[in-house]
Amino acid sequence: MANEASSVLTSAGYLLIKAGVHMSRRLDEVLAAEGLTGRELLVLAHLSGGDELSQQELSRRLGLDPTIVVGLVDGLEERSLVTRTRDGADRRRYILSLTPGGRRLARRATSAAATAEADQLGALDPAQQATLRTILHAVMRPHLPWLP
Amino acid sequence: MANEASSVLTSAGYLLIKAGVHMSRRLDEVLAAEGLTGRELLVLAHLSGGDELSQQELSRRLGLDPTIVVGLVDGLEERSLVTRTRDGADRRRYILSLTPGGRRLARRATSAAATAEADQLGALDPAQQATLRTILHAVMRPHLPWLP
DNA sequence: TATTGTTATACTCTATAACTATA
DNA sequence: TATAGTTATAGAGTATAACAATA
Repeated sequence: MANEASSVLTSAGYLLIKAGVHMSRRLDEVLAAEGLTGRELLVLAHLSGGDELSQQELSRRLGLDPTIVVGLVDGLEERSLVTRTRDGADRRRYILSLTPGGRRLARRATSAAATAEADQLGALDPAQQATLRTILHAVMRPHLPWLP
Repeated sequence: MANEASSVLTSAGYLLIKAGVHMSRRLDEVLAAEGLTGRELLVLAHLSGGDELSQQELSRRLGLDPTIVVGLVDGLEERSLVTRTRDGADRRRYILSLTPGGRRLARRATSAAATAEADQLGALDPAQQATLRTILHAVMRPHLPWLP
């Protein structure tokens, strides 16, 4: 099986990588109109879930080095979208929260992201889109333990 | 719809991006044992298809800047996996070809890549894997015009 | 001693501009 | 004048190491 090297180009794995890159680019384009990057929207999305997250926990969820999260949160804090509050129980930690403005922007940007997604998946009928989501959820669930 | 920002985290778009990154990392890990990167395997895969490709055409197919393809082909040529031949009809172009050794390595690496893919998609039954491939093909077909 | 957040720094990856040779 | 390939270089993005504050 898979003896001809060109089979790589029609494999699910390759198509998955390519589709991911395309979706990522499209998402960043659409979010640029809101003044956000895809990564920044992910921070807002994680904070809107209700859990009290520290930067360490956030870096684990995002799969990013903690040193990168510093600058990421810096940028959001400067724009008054996110706040850092010292954790009383462990004063080394910050607890990250959304400001009301951050919550508003998160809603707008989420809507824009949904548009980009629908745009990108436009070739699929609704049933196929649901199937794709279900399958990807099954694939990624083990690697994203905080998923519902 | 999509009013709660945390819905981003369970959207098909986000899962697609994450799954793509995971697959890409896993692929590079597995291919490292063959002394190849994922990108290098893609070059070999495109050249094994039979079309006579120039570096420009290759850069379009890979979605990479032509200046990056220079170094990519350099590395494969140094290892005698690929050859550059001047196109007689247009002496500005190189025609890229696989050497026998390049073809052999492409087969081995393709097999390794298939293993990585099966590994990553292990949570899916065969029917779901086929469905995923079909759906991704439909999504990406317009952006990858050289696909069969 | 270990952990959270931080800074500085070095490294990798990428794109831009400018060049050559051919058309 | 435009295109294929090349080089040099600057910019962005990343990880590594070392630090202060706290546990």
